[in-house]
Amino acid sequence: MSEKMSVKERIVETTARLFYHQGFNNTGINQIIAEANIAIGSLYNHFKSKEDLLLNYLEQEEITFFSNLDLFMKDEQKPEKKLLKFIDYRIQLQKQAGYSGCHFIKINAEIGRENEKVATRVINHKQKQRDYLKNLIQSFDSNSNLSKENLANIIFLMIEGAVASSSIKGNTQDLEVLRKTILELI
Amino acid sequence: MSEKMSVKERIVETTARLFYHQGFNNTGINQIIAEANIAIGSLYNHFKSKEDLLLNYLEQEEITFFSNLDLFMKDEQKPEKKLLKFIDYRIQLQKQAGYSGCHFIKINAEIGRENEKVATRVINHKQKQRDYLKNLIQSFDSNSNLSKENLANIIFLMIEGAVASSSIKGNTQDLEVLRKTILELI
DNA sequence: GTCTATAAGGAGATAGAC
DNA sequence: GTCTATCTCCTTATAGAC
Repeated sequence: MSEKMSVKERIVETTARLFYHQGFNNTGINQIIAEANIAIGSLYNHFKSKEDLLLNYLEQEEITFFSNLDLFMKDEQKPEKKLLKFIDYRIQLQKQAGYSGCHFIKINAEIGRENEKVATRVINHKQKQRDYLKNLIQSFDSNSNLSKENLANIIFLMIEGAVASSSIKGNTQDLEVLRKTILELI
Repeated sequence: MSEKMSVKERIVETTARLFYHQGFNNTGINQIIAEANIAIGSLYNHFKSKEDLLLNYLEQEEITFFSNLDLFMKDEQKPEKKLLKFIDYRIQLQKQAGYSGCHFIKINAEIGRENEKVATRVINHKQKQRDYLKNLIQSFDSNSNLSKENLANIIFLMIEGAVASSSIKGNTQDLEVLRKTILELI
């Protein structure tokens, strides 16, 4: 971690890394301050609780996911290729992340829907992905009898399943199979 | 919990309930012994560690999942109806579980692939579900250009995504949409 | 704003009585 | 086999010096 990062930036970076790769419940405040190389008083100066750290983490991941997606997609115009490129994006993310799955599914699996703020952020993130796919698929020529909305939902679910499988198996095999066959389904 | 259950049965029942609904890392030994109404010495007489409890939990869930599936399917012969019934099974499980998702995906999300024994049990469970679907789809008349194996994998991934979505949204909406449209895809 | 020291309670696990 | 008492370490969070 760069020495030039501010205390707050080091907290945010370390928290994100540990919550994602090691789990929220399995990551202690003490480990965060040790790896961020800061004092515990500084952490509680910037964030009022561990839950506050979690909510900030989810907000940042939400922003990062879609801004990086826009960058990844920016030079592609053809709808068919954009759909493949969306899958490429999730393949790339999994490879970079050491096949650790989806940030939001992991948090949902760990803490369920009991915390309303967390549950809302997870639902909203997944709905945004669905809407992104729906918009993309609207401009398709499709042979399917299914509605575009129905198709978008089905495709979204396949990708979600393939990302979950990526975390289980430690590879992107299912995402790649999906990429090869998805255009035949729609 | 029945007073007639043995100490070991009460440990197993309580552990399964808490690990599933509350999470592995979020469930302490002290809570298990309190809710099972046993002494901590008794727990460590039957299981040598918390990891041992976890491995036993996954083994039991594996057995329960497929034996209950066989019971659920036993009177249905037509492949098309069996496929729908497989989805019905997962809908029923989610409704009974208060939409808490898949036991194995949750554990993978919580502790990753670092523990080899746990990782193997998760992989094997998911592979068994895939094989079950593959066998079922082999006997289909399909209009699709995709291979039966490819179709089985795609369908498996859709169901997995819909179960994950069930846990996020607290309903079975995606599983039900999937049930309605799946026969048109194959 | 960042730091150290510490509170108050919970974690997993063991020893040894009965 | 089941129990109580206890060990050691770690958890989140706060107080108050600089």
